[in-house]
Amino acid sequence: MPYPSQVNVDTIVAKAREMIEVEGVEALSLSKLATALNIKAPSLYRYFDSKNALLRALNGDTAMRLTETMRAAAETQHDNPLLGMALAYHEFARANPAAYQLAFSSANDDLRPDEQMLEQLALPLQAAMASISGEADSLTALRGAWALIHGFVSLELTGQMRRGGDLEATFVRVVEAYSRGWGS
Amino acid sequence: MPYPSQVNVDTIVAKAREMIEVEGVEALSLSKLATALNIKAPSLYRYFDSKNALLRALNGDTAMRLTETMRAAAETQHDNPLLGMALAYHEFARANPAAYQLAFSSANDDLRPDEQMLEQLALPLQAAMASISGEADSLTALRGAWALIHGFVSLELTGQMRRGGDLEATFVRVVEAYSRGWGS
DNA sequence: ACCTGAACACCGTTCAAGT
DNA sequence: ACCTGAACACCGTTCAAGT
Repeated sequence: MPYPSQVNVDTIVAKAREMIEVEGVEALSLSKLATALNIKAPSLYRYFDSKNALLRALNGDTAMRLTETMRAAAETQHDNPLLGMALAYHEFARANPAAYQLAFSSANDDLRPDEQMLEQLALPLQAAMASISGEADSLTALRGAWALIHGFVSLELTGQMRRGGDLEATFVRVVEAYSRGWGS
Repeated sequence: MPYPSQVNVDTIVAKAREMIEVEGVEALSLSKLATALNIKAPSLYRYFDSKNALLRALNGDTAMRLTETMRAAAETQHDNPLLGMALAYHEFARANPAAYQLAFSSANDDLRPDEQMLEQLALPLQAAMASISGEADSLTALRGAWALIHGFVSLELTGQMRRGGDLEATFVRVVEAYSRGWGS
């Protein structure tokens, strides 16, 4: 048996995902990733054109998993549909902090999940918002909802909301306030 | 004249600030920064203990400049005080996109502006929120406002809100909706 | 066909040596 | 006192050579 490494695009992405959650995004190097997969760094270039390409795949995976979470949350009934979505989103980000930040808070342009994936992600949230706001302004209401949820999650993950109080409860009240603002 | 380099902590931070806005954060290296200042990379270690220390100083500078902007905005009258604050914040982030993201969206823990600076930054926003919401929930309302504003700005800067419509107008309507939610 | 050793240019960082 | 040349370990990336 010559080279029984048995890696592929999916196992590589899965290992990278695991590593960034354990050691942080900036600690991920191709050498360390390769070593963890029992291969050598240059071998990774058989699967991805560059480190950025690998991170892009990882971010695509993150976007898809978040979308899946949102779809599942849309199934379960909730008095405030937006709040149901928001809580699912929040929970996902807390469970995958490094992956979330890499996908949705990266300053680097060519790391972002592509437009089509973002659209898919927006759909469940859009449905929830439509039931709250008038149809006319639903794009505006959707964008605001996403901004509020992403902003809260982002500040929480970056430790800029540490001090005082139950963050979960704060999050709920804030989302409810936003809902009320659109007349619900 | 032996070494007439004439750099200091402030000129270094100023040049770094300039460079990240022109070339992007991830393109900033100590070698390039040093070259732009007509010195050599190791000389920077007379002023900062590490690259991270330098970036932390840059982020402190960003936080202070944003705080200054917010204080100035608090002076000018506005029917909706929160909206006045939000527009000033938005404008600052658009004018300093790389610096803003580095300071407020960085996944790296030891790059963040310290807690004291964040408190200073929160004060003008807090005053604006207090005039909108009941005193009791003012911390919650403040956090939500910051989350909404930061989230919108963040999604806009990372290009995740590109498609369709006037973003400025969207931003205004979203902030107004949030204000209404707190009963104003 | 798939993997790797060796090499390249570039990093951040340290420190002895220069002025 | 202040700066730098040279060196170190580590990057991402390429490619000829190995199996």
